[in-house]
Amino acid sequence: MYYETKNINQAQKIINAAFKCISERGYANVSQRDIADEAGVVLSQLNYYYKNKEGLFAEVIKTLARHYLNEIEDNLKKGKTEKERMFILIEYFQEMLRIKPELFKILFDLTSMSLWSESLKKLQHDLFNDIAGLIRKYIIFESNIEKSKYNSSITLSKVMLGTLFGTSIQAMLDEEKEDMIESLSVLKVLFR
Amino acid sequence: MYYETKNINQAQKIINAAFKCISERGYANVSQRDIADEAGVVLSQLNYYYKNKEGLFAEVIKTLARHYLNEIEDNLKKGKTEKERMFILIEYFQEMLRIKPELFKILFDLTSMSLWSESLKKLQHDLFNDIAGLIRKYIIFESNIEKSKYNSSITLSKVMLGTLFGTSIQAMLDEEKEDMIESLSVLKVLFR
DNA sequence: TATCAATTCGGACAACCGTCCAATTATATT
DNA sequence: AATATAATTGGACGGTTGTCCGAATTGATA
Repeated sequence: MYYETKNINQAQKIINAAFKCISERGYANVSQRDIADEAGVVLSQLNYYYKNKEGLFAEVIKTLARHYLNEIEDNLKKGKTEKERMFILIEYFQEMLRIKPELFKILFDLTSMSLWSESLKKLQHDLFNDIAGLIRKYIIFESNIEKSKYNSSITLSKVMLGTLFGTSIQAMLDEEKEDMIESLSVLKVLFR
Repeated sequence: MYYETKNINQAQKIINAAFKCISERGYANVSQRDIADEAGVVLSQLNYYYKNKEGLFAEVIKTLARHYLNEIEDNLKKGKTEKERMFILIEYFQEMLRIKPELFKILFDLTSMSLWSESLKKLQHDLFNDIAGLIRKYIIFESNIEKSKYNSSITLSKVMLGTLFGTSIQAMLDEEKEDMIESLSVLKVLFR
């Protein structure tokens, strides 16, 4: 129905505005008033749709997770072999770091924000788990890495995600991040 | 002189209190009043010694960097071979995650805080660079990893740090973090 | 002891924050 | 057309924030 899509749009406008504000200035430096202004909406609308600030931020995390999990999986599906899919994932991170660095900013920011709230922590934990799950599903590790009790495919998936994430952070801290981005290519030989 | 050491103590008390507050609740949830109370000091003392909030946080980062760079290097010096030193570093991270998880909380927190301030970003970037420098100095990568333009020893050092960092974050998000901590042992075979 | 700078103190200030609510308006249902 | 529900508005509220400043205290110097 019309009024429903209109409401969804209104609610979505708020999420989008929140996303923009947070990725530009960080969750700690953004007020609900900032988000309302950015969305072209009155302040009380935020509490109407999302109850309170934490509820709003939780929804931002959920939206972000949904969007990029789909995007990553869509990309992975294009690869024919495990090796090909690993390359796709690495290059996806590299491309994102180049053309959408604000995505990583908000990802890091929301992650550290989540450390201080049990409910948000669970959301963020699920996000990491789901991405690691994709890695495990589409990029199976065999070959050169010896098996032991420490490196099941699920463990390796998480460590690979950790490498991508931790290296990306360093890239974001770097004024000249291009070198750091390129160095992500090392993963291609590390996890093989 | 006496009054000087007293002042240093006063200033140091503030830093320590800031460290404690931030590692317990996150920089975004801590006010200067909280820190002053924790330090047993009057509010205006913070601005007297550190000018403003950012100045105080900058000093926290510097202190943290100094302390743990020394601690890490002291540990690395104990190892006799490159392989031994790599094990030491990995086990240092594992031990810290177990007995001092608040250290990682504040490390992640200050890192994401630094994304939104140019001056803090530089401090944090230096910290990462220095740790990577230690890795490069004490743990030289040769052996199984093929050389190319992408994996100089400095690049590998940063990626290894990224792996430690990114995997540690996932451990902090996990309610049962022990498995994640153990999986850091994979690094022993990954970077070899 | 008198002087002076460094430190400590208490409080003020204006600005901002998240939350809440009564009212108005829009939309759908009967 | 009348009614009920949902959405939107504007503003108020108590509380907290970072910053600043004048006065009091301390300790060293001469």
